[in-house]
Amino acid sequence: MTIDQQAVTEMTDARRRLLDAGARIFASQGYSGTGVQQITDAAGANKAMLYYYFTNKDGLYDELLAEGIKRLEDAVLAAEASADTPLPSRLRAFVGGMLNIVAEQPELARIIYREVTGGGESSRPAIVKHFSESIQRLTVVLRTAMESGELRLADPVLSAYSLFGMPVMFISSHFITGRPLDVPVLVEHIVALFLDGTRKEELC
Amino acid sequence: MTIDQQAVTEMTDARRRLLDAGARIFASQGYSGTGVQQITDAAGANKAMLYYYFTNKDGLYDELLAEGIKRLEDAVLAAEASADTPLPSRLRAFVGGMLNIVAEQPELARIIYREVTGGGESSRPAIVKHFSESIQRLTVVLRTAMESGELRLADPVLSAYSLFGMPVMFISSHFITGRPLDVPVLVEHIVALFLDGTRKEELC
DNA sequence: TCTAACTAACCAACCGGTTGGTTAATTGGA
DNA sequence: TCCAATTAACCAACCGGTTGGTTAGTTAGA
Repeated sequence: MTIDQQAVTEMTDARRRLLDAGARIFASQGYSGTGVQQITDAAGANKAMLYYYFTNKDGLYDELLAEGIKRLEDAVLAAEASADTPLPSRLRAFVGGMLNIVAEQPELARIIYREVTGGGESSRPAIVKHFSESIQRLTVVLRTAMESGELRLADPVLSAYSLFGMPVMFISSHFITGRPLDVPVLVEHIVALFLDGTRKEELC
Repeated sequence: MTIDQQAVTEMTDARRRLLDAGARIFASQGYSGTGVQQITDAAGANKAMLYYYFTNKDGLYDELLAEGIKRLEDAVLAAEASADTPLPSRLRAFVGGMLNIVAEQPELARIIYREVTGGGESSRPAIVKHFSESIQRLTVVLRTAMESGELRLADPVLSAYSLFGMPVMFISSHFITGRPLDVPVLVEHIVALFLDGTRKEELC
C-alpha cells in the first residue's frame, strides 16, 4: 500500500512541483516576467522536464489557467445549488464563492484575476470565455429577479458588471496590499449595498 | 514664433516619440512583455536614445506612470471642485472622472489600471500611494455624508472600495473586450446603484 | 568651437527551446 | 522464470536569438 501510493504519487512528483512553482512565480511576476529556468530551479527539476511534461512555457501556463478556471466554475456550480433559495442568499453564495477561492488558492486566483482585469499581456480566450459566461449567468439571475418583481427594473447586464466589480476590487486590493480578506464581512457588505444602496432616505 | 515653437517642441521630439511609443506598447503588452528595441523602433529612434533621455527602461516606464497618475489626480481635483454640491453630483463627478480618463488617454489609463488591479509584476510604490490616497479621499466624502445623515451608517472604507470597484470593472471589461464605454450611462447607473441599491421593496 | 542630439556597433547575460543520452522500472514472449 | 524490448523519467550541455545596457564617435546648430 505504502509502496503503491509512493509509486503513484511520486512518479509524477516533478510534474506537480513544476505546477506549484509555476503557480507561485507566475502569480507574483506575471507571464513575461517569469523565466522557465526560474520555475524549474524553484521546482528542483531540470529545465527539460518542463518541456517533457508541458511541451512549452505556454503549456504550463495554460494548464494553470485551466486549473484555476475549473476551481472557479466549481464554485459557481456550488452557488447555483442554491438556485431555489431567496435572491439575497443566492447573491451571498455567488460573492462568497468568488472571495473564498482567493483565500483558498491565492496563487491560481491571482493568475486568473490578472487576466480578468486586463493585466494579461494578451487576452487568453479561455479567460475571456469564462469571464463573459460568468457575467451572463449573473445577468440571467438578476433579470429573472427583475421580472418577478424582487428587483426594480434596470439594465441587468450593467447591474451584473457592477456586482461583479465589488468583490474583484477587494480581491485586487488584497493582492497589492497583502492585507487579509474578511470574507463573511465583505459578503454581507457587498450584498447589502447591492440590494439596498447606501442612501438613508429612501423614496417610498 | 514658428521657429521658437519648433525649437521647443521638436528639440525633444524624439523624447516625446519615445514616450508615446512606450505608452502604446506597454499598454498592450505589459512591462516585461515589452522590449526596449521594440519601443525605439516604433518611435523611429535609435535604441541608445532611450538611455540618453530616460537612463533605462524603468525610467521611461516610471515617467509614464507619473504622467498617468498626474492625469488621474487632476481629475480628482476637478471632481473636488464640486465639494459643496449635493452628494449625488459629487459622486457623479468622481465616477465620471475615472471613466473619462480612460476615454481620453486609453494607453496611460491601461498602464495605470494594470498596476492598480494587481496586474503589475511588482507593486510600484507610486501606484500604491495614489490608489490608497484615492480610496482615503473617497472614504472621507462618504464618512462625512454618513455623519450628516445623507447616507445610512456603514463602514465607509468598505463602501469606498465598493464604489471604486464598479467603474474599475467596466474599465477592465472595456480593455479586454474592446467595446466602447458609454460614460454618461455608466455614471448614472453606478451612482444610482450605489445610492439606492437594486431591491424593489424598500424598508421604510 | 562647443555642446546637445544622435548613431552604429558592440557586449555579456539571459531567453525559450532542443539534443542526445542515461537510468530504472515495466512489460511480454519463450 | 528469465531475459530482451520497451517505456517513463530524468539530465547536462547546448542552440540560435534576444535581452537590457554601453561605448566611442559623428552630426549639426548656436
